[in-house]
Amino acid sequence: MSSIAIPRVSFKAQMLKVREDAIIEAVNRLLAEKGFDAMTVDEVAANVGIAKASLYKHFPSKEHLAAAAMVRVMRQAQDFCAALALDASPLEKLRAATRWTMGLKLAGQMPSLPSQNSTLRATLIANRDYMDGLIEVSDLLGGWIEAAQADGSISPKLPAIAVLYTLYARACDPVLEFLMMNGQYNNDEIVELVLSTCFDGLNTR
Amino acid sequence: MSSIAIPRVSFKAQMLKVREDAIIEAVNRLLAEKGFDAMTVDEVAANVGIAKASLYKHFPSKEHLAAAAMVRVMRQAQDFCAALALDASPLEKLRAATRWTMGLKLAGQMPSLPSQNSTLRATLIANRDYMDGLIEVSDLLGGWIEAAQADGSISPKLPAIAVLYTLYARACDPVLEFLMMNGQYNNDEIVELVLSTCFDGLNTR
DNA sequence: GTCTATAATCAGATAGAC
DNA sequence: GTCTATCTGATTATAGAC
Repeated sequence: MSSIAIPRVSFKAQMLKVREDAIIEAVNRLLAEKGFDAMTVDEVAANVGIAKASLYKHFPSKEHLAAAAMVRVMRQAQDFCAALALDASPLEKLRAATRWTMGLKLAGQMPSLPSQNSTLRATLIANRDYMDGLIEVSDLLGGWIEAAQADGSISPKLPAIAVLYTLYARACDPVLEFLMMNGQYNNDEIVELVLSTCFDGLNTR
Repeated sequence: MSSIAIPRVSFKAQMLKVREDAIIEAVNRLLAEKGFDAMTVDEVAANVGIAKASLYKHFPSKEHLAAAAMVRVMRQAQDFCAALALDASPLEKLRAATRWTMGLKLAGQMPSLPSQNSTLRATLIANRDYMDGLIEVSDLLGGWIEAAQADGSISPKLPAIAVLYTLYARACDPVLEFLMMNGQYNNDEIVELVLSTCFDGLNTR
């Protein structure tokens, strides 16, 4: 036996991870572009450059492909939230997280899944990584919401759960696409516009 | 020839209309329940109680079925807007229209179509009735928005088009379903809650 | 116009060789 | 694990009798 430290992950395992990352990235892009229903497994395979049968060696179903993409964005969300300045106010953190979410969507990197599809829902709920991430992010945002309501920046009259849902919904807000198609505003302007309508409302202040 | 006035529409034509109304109602319900992709033509036929081939005698494609449902809701929207009190303020009219839209969705009567589907888009755009209705409603709402910005109730800083899109987006707001699934609020409470976050914003006023 | 029966196609998933 | 080739089922759409 050599005294050189044995690598924790074998070369083979690294290759596997690289391949799977490529798959998930393609899935993520296609889900953002066309949505779950319009995305075909053939497309995914073609985009990755491997055979469809090979895809199924990595992921057992189309639903699991989508779930893997969701796990990825959830991890990105966790990382973003964790990196927020500790001294920022709760409201600023909420705004930053929402801004990040909308930026992801405008960049064509936010997967869009049909909320009604029951088998897809089941696959997501059965996915430990996804659910853990979702709960962690929800707890984090929930804490900020309560703090923001306590310090008076977010309206204390609103149920915290309604605020949370409202922020999550910015991830699939069609107003973003509409304004993008409209053409008069760039992505940053669109984000600030929707952020303003979300937090400040349509009424004059 | 009898002196009795000849009916404008024949019995046969009336039967046709009744049948087509039944079809459109079924389509509308299924589109609201499951969305365009998950709705199958077989289901529609089964719900109406006729053979699928008969369906295709009335509407040449699945896309045309969806378009017919959209024409129907657009007409309902026109009727609702036209029936609004003339002396109501522009803001009150906008709020009433938004409330109506969300009520329709919570009642399971708002068809949901994938905005990315290009052939569906093409069918909708080619549909004169739909486009005319859409333009009429948009002009009406657009006028109210400008009036509300002029009288200071809606923020004049926001582009009118962004306000219009924001109101339209309430027709497919996932927050409504989330809060409904959540179970602590009834439909009226949900509508008022989302109406409040939409017009007043999340921030404390 | 309505029906039964069927065509035509597409997409998710798998068999089996290497 | 990757490939080619194929299966299987679902779904849109139509043929043709009545």
